[in-house]
Amino acid sequence: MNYTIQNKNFDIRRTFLCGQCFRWSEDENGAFSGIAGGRSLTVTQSGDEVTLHGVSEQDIPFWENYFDLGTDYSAYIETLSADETLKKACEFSPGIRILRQEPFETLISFIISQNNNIPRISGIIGRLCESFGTPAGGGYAFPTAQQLSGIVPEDLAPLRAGFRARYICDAVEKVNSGAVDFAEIDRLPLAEAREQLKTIVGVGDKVADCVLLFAFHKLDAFPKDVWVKRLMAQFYPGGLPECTLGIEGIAQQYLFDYVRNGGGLPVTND
DNA sequence: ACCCAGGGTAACT
DNA sequence: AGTTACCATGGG
Repeated sequence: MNYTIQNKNFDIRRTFLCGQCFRWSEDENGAFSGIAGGRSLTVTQSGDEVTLHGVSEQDIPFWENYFDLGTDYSAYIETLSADETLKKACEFSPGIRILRQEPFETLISFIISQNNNIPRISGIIGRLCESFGTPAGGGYAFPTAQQLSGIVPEDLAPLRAGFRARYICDAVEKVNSGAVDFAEIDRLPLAEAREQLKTIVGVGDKVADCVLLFAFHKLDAFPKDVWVKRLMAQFYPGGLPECTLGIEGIAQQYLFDYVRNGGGLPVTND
């Protein structure tokens, strides 16, 4: 069946292309196809109406959770608009949503993302899925930690992940052994959850915060990549404004898309 | 050939 | 605590 959602704060293009996920691709008509949670899906949008194509009745709750449809983003925008720069960022992309992605997929994806560019990140992840994932809807699901158990860096050579291969292996090992426990991370406050993720070789503050925001939906996580560091220096040299307190991650995503894709940051030659 | 890419680590000061 | 070379790979 097709399932249509009406929501003025749901822009599939901005949500999929704002750098939080790597497995959704756009065709020439603007339809997005991807696989999450082992489920294949095509999504289209016309105005405020988003349609999920070919979903089964029992999978609808999964997608409603994935797209965070239980959250009112207009309330976030109203709060953040107390700051002028954030107001502009929210006006640029009022339809961005923070997806609720799977922890293991998000962890591995952002390990791969370090010192890397988005097209190549997507390529490495795609080859990882084709090599180790379960077939799903014409593509391949992201492999589980169990499916990857026992791998060594040489097994990942076809991915061309470079120095990140051994980081992936360490993450797989720690997830499978329980040294990194997603259920516990979900319960822990930000700082403690971050420290547990950072026990994985190749996971630092930035990768950990991406996982905590994009998988565990910890909205006080504030991943600082090169773009965010740049915009912080430009707009907030004294720190984030008070209106972001507790929802720093939401603010981060509006700002990131604004400076990356909306030209919100003046051109510099530093 | 040189630069950069949603960084992290180890080895310095 | 703050700085720096290095890490593999691919695309501009």
